[in-house]
Amino acid sequence: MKLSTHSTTLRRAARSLFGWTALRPNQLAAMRAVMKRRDALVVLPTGAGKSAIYQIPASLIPGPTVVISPLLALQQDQIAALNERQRPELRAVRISSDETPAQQAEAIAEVRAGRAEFLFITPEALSDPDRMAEVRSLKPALVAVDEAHCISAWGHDFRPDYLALGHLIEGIGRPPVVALTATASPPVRDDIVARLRLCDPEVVVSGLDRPNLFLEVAYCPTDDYRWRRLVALLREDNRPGISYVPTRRAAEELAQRLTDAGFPSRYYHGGMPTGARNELHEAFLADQVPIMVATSAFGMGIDKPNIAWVVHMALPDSPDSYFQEIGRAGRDGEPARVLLLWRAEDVGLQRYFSGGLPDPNELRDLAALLRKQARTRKELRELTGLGPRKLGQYLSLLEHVGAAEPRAKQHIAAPRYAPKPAESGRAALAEAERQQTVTRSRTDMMRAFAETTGCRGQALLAYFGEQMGEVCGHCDNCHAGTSVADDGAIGPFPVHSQVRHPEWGPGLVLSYEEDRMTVLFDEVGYKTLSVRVVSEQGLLTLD
DNA sequence: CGCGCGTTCGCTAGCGAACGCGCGGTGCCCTAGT
Repeated sequence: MKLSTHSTTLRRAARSLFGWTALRPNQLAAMRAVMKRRDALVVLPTGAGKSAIYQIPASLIPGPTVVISPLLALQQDQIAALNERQRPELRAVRISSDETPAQQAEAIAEVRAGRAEFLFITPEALSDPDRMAEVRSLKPALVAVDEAHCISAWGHDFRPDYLALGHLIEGIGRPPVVALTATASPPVRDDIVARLRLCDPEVVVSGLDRPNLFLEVAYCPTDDYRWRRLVALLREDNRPGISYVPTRRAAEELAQRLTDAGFPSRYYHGGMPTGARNELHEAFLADQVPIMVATSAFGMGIDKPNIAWVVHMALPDSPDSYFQEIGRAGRDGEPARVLLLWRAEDVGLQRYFSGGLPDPNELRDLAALLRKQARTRKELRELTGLGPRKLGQYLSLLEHVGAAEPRAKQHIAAPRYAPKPAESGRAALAEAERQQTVTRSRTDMMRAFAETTGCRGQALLAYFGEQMGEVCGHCDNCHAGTSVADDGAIGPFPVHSQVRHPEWGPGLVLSYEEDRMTVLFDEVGYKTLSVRVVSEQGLLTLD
């Protein structure tokens, strides 16, 4: 009875606040979980009304909602969209480095007085203890973590505060948490649940297939061939699109070359001033930039319905990134083209980006330092001579193996029963190796996707743990007739069964393709095995 | 890891091969000096 009450209330609020006459079943399921104060993990494509999943319940639940969101520009757009509705129960403010201390104090005051419902903040801003105490004093009733896949994608080295989010949320009183993202493979979902310390979350995952995207891959022996394929596509399709390149320089050069060839283009990458980036972003959304040549910096928050094509001028680092990037095409439902132009050489760059391994001696010395007394990051940088990036990576590794923990006032120290420094160093190095192996296995899967002669739609969805009964019918291999349906029954173990390998430990069967099977192992990531060898040698057992 | 550029080597003298080295993505935050 309580459930149906919530459903009615939610539908009524959706109508009154957003003018919607109906809610989709998975939207409603997630919202009801939020209303019941249950944690939730929501994986839905952008444009599927994902934000409403926390916004509508938030407007009904007494107490403010803290929204943790990774990019300031993205926050700006979300806040503007909420405030445009001119409804007090949807009013949003934020605290960030873009606001003066006075503005930040005003934002807090507005939430405290009940004049604002949503407080937007980044993990970095929340990790400041004074600010955390202030947010805690607002007694938030709900926390929404937007773009939650960033925890996995960025947490391990790039933005370490993402890893501490579970701890930060506890610091503001641990209200119920709803995590939202457009893409999350099974290990990424596990990572989000573990890092945010979600309790028995309601997991809502929608179908990932995008039938209006035509998936196409071309192996390019030379860079010149890549260029000719891109130009060929542009001649056929003059609607707007994005071309992804692996480096900043490539973005600038390709945009110039395209413009010279009569295809007016702009470039976008992380090395540009913020102002220029924002202007380009807006211009692209306003149909003033027909072709955007960009690094992976261009993407989050781009909700433009009429992107008609996405071309990758190199192999992305993982199917996770690839799916995120192609997912920006065809949001209006019109047919859109997705073309991957790759060379075997592209893998080298991704290996470089997957990073070098830490120095075991530096790890050991840092672990020893932490056992002596609590220090701030700044002190640790000065004492060890490590750069901020490297120090951040080392600290998160040591924390993972129980050799470091956050203390009061931004200090870090070893826990009381921490292992000996040499042992901590070894364990942290092993963890770094594991992370690198898993990261590289994702690149291997990206390459396997590029090289497959089977159905690409099926291959991509299998990676995300979704099984498609039939071939997708909207990829190059389906059109060429080389796709073979993966009915999940041809192999010795059913798809999604838990198996064990003597060396690699436990794993999850994801898919079969001809004589090969793909298994996701906890310790070594994605592996492709020969079904014949598995059967003959009894390599896998049901777990 | 692998590219691309610049320098040097080597040999019948101006040019090709070989070597070496730098470069390469994603964003918060705060603070000091104009």
